[in-house]
Amino acid sequence: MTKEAKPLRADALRNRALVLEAAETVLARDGVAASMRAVAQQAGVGLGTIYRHFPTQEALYAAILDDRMRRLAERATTSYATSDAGPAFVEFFTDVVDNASRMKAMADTLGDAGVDVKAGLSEAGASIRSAIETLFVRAQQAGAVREDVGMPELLALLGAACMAAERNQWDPQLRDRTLNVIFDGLRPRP
Amino acid sequence: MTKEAKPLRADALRNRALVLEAAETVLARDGVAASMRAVAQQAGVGLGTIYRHFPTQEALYAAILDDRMRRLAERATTSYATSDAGPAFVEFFTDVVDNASRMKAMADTLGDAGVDVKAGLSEAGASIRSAIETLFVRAQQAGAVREDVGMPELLALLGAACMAAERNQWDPQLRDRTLNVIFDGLRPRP
Amino acid sequence: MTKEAKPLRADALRNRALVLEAAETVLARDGVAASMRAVAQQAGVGLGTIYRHFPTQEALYAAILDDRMRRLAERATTSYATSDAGPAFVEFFTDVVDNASRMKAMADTLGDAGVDVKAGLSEAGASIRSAIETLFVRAQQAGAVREDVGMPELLALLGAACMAAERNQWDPQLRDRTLNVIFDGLRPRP
Amino acid sequence: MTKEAKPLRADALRNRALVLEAAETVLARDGVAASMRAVAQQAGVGLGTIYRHFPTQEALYAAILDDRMRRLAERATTSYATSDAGPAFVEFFTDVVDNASRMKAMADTLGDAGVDVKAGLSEAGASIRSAIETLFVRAQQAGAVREDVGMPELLALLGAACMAAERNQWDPQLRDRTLNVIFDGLRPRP
DNA sequence: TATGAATGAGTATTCATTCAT
DNA sequence: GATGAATGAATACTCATTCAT
Repeated sequence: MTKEAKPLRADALRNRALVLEAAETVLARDGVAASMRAVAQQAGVGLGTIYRHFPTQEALYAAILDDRMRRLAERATTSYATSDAGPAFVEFFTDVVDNASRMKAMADTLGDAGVDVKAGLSEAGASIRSAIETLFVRAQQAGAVREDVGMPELLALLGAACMAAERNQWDPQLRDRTLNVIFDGLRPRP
Repeated sequence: MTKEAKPLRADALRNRALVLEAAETVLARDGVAASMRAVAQQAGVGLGTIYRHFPTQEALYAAILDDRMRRLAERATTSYATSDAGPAFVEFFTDVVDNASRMKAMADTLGDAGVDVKAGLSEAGASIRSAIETLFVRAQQAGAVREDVGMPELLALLGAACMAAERNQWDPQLRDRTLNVIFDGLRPRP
Repeated sequence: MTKEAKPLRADALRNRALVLEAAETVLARDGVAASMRAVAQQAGVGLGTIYRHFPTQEALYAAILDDRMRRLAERATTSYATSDAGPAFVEFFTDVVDNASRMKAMADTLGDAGVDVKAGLSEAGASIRSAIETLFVRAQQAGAVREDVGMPELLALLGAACMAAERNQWDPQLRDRTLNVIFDGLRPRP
Repeated sequence: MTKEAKPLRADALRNRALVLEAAETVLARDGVAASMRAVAQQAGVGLGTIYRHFPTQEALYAAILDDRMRRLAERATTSYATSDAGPAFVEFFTDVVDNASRMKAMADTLGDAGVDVKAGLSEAGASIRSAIETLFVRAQQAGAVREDVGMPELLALLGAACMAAERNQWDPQLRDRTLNVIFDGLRPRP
């Protein structure tokens, strides 16, 4: 349980992290034009080192997605602590969108790269999906969200807001006004 | 009126249209991986023919965008005829998003290529913007849309939905369920 | 004798000349990058018209060479009138070099284009060659030029001087000082 | 001294040399029609290998020019050792022209490409110019060359001979017969 | 007859991936 | 393990030439 199949050496583990971080940076900077060589330079490692950790470019991109999902899931889980389910859900949703511009070009660039986003989701995505779902269902049970809205729509709305916020650089006011429309749409009809 | 700048031969005009259509198809199929050769094959013309009509790949993509904008603006204008302002607005909004889902990766590619998408849009874009505003205001006046929602939020929502639909390839059912939440959010509260 | 095999119509003849002139201009301007399309535009005729008169690009280039040869031959023949053979030869040689910069990029560009210069010479080149030879031999017979120098060297020297004069823009003083070395080298040793 | 900027692996260095040599061969064979692919095949390396060493075709050609200049300068300097100044000068002049005849179309291509050939030459070119001047002045002091001929004419003659030799592919015999005329012209008159 | 639209082979260049050092 | 040199398939684009209008 505590022992992994591959107890990577400390430096190897560090290199893996270096590459992942570099890849995010390069992806954000260069978009679809990002190249493995650029990632290697940004990470300060050799090209071969990347391939030691990620067999293909697609695997590297999938790992980035996985990494992001993991962080998102953590954030969601943390929100469980909040007592009131409705505000917890709204807060998490807003939080994610607000931070979207830091998660530069995520699904955006990854989608372009031909990565099967849905496949990527199935791994770490399962956990984040369930974390979000927990928040969502709790909000529904608390009567803060309509019962006839499902996870697919929710994720679609969340993704849409994130992409647009990042790409079009929504200012806080526009973000709030826009999300309010969505939250209103999610609220139960009297 | 009778004197055009370039009266363009009938077959040339036909080929231009063929190429545009083929490019849309290939772009939808291959995303950023779309190649000029693939477009030529899809169109059933030689590579050179594409370059006769569009000097660069970027120019071809910009032409598609322009074409689509033009058609969208036409559709918006046509919607004016619909007697009921509310449904006209909903129908048009849906139409635009539906359209976007087939524009996979195009705006991205253009963005990466350094093309100022907004600049490209400014021509046809100005007309489509005003067409949207007309539909929107009419819907508000008809009591189908809340008065406290402005064009900025509307465009943010439309943009977000378009991006997500395009990137994540929303199927018609997901699109409808998602847009329904937004439309509900836009509806006046009792 | 007076009746040619192809009594070209007046306009066709004019087009042929237009194309030739345009080709010289374009060749001088664009060097190896010269294209048939550019020639057509410069001439103000359609692409097809060029191909009506010259079956291939090489044929066009050969025609230019031919044209220039013809003009050179005329110039040489005119020099026959000069009474003194030695000065006539020197004058012609200098004259040709002096005017080389007007015959922009001749063998230079043509050579690049893959035209077989020697083949081109065999047609109209024969006449110019004989005209130059006449001047040369007369100068040798008059004792103004060494007997042990042949036409090949002479043409090599003439060509070299022309190319260098044109490319490096020899000023009159440099031209004279340089040609004087050559003329000295051609003079009989005492 | 012991610390180089790029210690370049042994095989990489070998490939660089292979490519340079192959490029010279192909350039001599195909002139402007030379292609990067042909160079790769001639060198027996992959296309990418050429681009690893020379970022563009132009850079490759410039490297050849530089390489040749360097070797020429060396040869000139080596000629100093020759006891007899006159023959040393003649030998070097011939050597340069001989070399030029194998440079078919290169300077041209460079010129067309917008490269300032003189600028490219300025590095290695400065040294070769001074090497030539040394040989020339020594020959004059030894009484093998006229005192009233200056460097400008000398360079003009050398340049002219190089261009013509390169363009018209002088064979060794023609080269010798032509240069003999020039050498005679440079010899002091009794 | 003149035109220029169409063609496609050919060119330089990039970049994911492999493998010798 | 790490490195970066080598590879070559793939891409955008050009241009001589043909042929329908």
